[in-house]
Amino acid sequence: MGPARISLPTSINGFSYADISKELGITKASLHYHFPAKAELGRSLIERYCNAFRGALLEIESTDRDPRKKLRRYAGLYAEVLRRDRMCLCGMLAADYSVLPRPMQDAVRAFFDANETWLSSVLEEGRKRKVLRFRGPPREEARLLLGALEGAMLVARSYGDVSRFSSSADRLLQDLSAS
Amino acid sequence: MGPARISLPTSINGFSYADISKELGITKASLHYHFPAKAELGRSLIERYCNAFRGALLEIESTDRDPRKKLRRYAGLYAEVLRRDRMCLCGMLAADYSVLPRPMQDAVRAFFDANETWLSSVLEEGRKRKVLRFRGPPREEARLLLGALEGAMLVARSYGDVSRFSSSADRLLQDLSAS
DNA sequence: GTCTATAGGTGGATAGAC
DNA sequence: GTCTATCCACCTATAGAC
Repeated sequence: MGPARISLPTSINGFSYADISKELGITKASLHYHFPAKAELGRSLIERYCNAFRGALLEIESTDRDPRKKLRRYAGLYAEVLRRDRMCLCGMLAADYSVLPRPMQDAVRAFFDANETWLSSVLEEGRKRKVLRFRGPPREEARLLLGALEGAMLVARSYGDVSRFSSSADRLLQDLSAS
Repeated sequence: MGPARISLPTSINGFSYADISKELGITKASLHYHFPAKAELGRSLIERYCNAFRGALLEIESTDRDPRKKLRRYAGLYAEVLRRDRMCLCGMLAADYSVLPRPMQDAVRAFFDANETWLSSVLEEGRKRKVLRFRGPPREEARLLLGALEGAMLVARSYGDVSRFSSSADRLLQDLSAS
């Protein structure tokens, strides 16, 4: 009898059973008990990350009213990650999207969707309150923001230069401010 | 005696001696004759890609005068890659920047630098001719454009949706048009 | 649930024949 | 220059003892 699952191409995007099990202080085999296959382990990692991010967005929602401030804090989340010399997990995984197992692909998109939805609602609110100005549907502007911030983060990290990110983020938000 | 080189962590970002040698119709060992270590193989790949891209930029320079048109064609290069369901090589590699060998890191940054420089000169020209409008130094706007397009590409490919990229690109260029 | 041990595969890299 | 053969490290995944 053949194996029930086919092994994935080695080391999908830098994290492995060895890495994680060592960090948890257990063995690879034990980790396999909880997450039989890489696809599920990866999906769980992404969902964990996504939930933490959602938490941060809720925090922003509950402490700030001004849509402009919300966007500034949203960009601040990215800058914070960069400052620790790290990169958005989903931005990284998106680079290898085509070779990810389906469950991980779905989780990455769910992260993007969540960001897009949150941004859309903030943009819509800002437009209603006449503090933000942009053309077309909020969803399109949200997609522009999400992509632009992820990309700015990606490039800025290659230069180890947070200000490179902040400069782009500031320009984007400035363009949104109703004068 | 130990080995002269230390092996890199397996499979840096999806391309391998096996992949490339198969495509070339030779063996891995033969490929190692031309590129002893992965760092040099990777650097060569990136430089090849970078040169092809520079060629495309020169082509744009030599056939179009209007800076707005140049930018539209620049964004068109990205869209073309996306249409083939592919992604910018350097955008992909930037995601794993921190674990790339130095020669590959340098080559990735050289690609970004080249793009930034080209965009800067187009933006500056557009401002002089009063067909483009933006705040601050051209270099900063160029960085915003580069990051935003790379990021839009990254996200759009996760959805297999070119229009998602084009929509963001159009918005960016629209904002630059002097009204 | 956690462990040891191992299978089976792929990765980069080298030795040596031709 | 290209080949076969091999090495060692690491990967995902499983079997089976405790």
